[in-house]
Amino acid sequence: MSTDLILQNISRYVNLSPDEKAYFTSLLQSRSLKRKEFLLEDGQICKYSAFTLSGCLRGYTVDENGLEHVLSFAPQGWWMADMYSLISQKPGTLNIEAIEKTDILLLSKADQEKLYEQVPKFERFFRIITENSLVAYQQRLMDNLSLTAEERYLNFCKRYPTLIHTLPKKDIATYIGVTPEFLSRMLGKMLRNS
Amino acid sequence: MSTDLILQNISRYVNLSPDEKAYFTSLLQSRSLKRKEFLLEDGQICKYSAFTLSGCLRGYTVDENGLEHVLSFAPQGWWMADMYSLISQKPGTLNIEAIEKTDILLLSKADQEKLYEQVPKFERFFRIITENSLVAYQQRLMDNLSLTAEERYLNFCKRYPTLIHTLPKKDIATYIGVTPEFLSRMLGKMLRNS
DNA sequence: CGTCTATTTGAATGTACTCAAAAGCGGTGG
DNA sequence: CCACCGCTTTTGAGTACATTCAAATAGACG
Repeated sequence: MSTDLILQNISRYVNLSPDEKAYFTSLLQSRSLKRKEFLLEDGQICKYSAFTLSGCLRGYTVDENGLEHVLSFAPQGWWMADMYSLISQKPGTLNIEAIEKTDILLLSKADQEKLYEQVPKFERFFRIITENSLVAYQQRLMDNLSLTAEERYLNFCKRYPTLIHTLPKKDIATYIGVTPEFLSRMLGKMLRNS
Repeated sequence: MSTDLILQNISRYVNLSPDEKAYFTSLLQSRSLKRKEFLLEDGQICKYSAFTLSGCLRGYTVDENGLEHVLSFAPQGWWMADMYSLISQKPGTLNIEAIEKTDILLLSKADQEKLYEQVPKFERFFRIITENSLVAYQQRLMDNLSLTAEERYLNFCKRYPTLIHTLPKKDIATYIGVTPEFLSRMLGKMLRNS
């Protein structure tokens, strides 16, 4: 199991001893998802935090009209979970699906809590990445309220330059909050005007 | 200084010893804001987490067209900060203003970090409320993408029943993501159809 | 190569916005 | 305590941005 990437990810915020690294990695399970395979579906209880080693996950909800809305992507080096369900241990509404063949590491909720008790540095690490995530969602919410669809698209390109070419456009559309049809028209117009 | 409310707030998630309580409260400053007085303005660096004892704070941004967008309210028992600025210690974009006469307690960033070192329970506490806050913003983002303005308004009423009668309608409007004019029309129509 | 999914294009529609002005309400000062 | 002033709310008319539904085209995976 390749744990270099996840240990490097954690070392951005806390320094672990060799023992702590060994203990942490002993808690991880690795898993491979095929293209279009689900890690979690609407109605299930989320029992794991996932970390992407390669490939890309997509977390989305389906509204009452059957429309999908992408909450988040998790490319290499990102974490993913249905936070609502993970915290409350109640059935969630998120679907987590692999966009392409994706390798992940899983940390169970139970182990995550054990980790908090036994190595408080992990509580710090998850506090910090949760804070960063909160700031990102706050910014995204304000952007959705104040920017045009075109500005939100350009924002997305700046923030995730590598993802633009990988992701289906329909997923970018429902991430930035427009329909795939509208994004298609918009990109056509942007090309013509440049 | 009345610290009962904040200690009670913290005790929802962690149990503090009398010494820990005393140490924590020794770090707090109290402050009173008059109606329309600012705690923080666009461009400033956020140096405190605020906890509302009475009254209500409003955190909002102003977009390039001069329109306000409410990010959050902090009525009694809620925390407020410009998380982006507080974490990065860079100038933020949030304005925090008292809607009415408001009493708050302030915890400086420096003291908050000291607290994490000296009483790890506080790191747990802030991890947990940050997680809860993250879930709420994720839900709000999905609601903005999938619900109608009317559904978002009814959601708001359900979630903050006490605030409905206190808050100016224009602030509710820019919280749920519509203009004050549109909310006014919408409420008129809802009354007529009931 | 065939099938399934994603993307594009068209036409009609709707939701919410903009700008302008009037009416209502509440806080503040006299 | 009342009256005024400023801010909030309402109302009107015109508009724009984005959606819906339908169908054709293109593209990718097995």
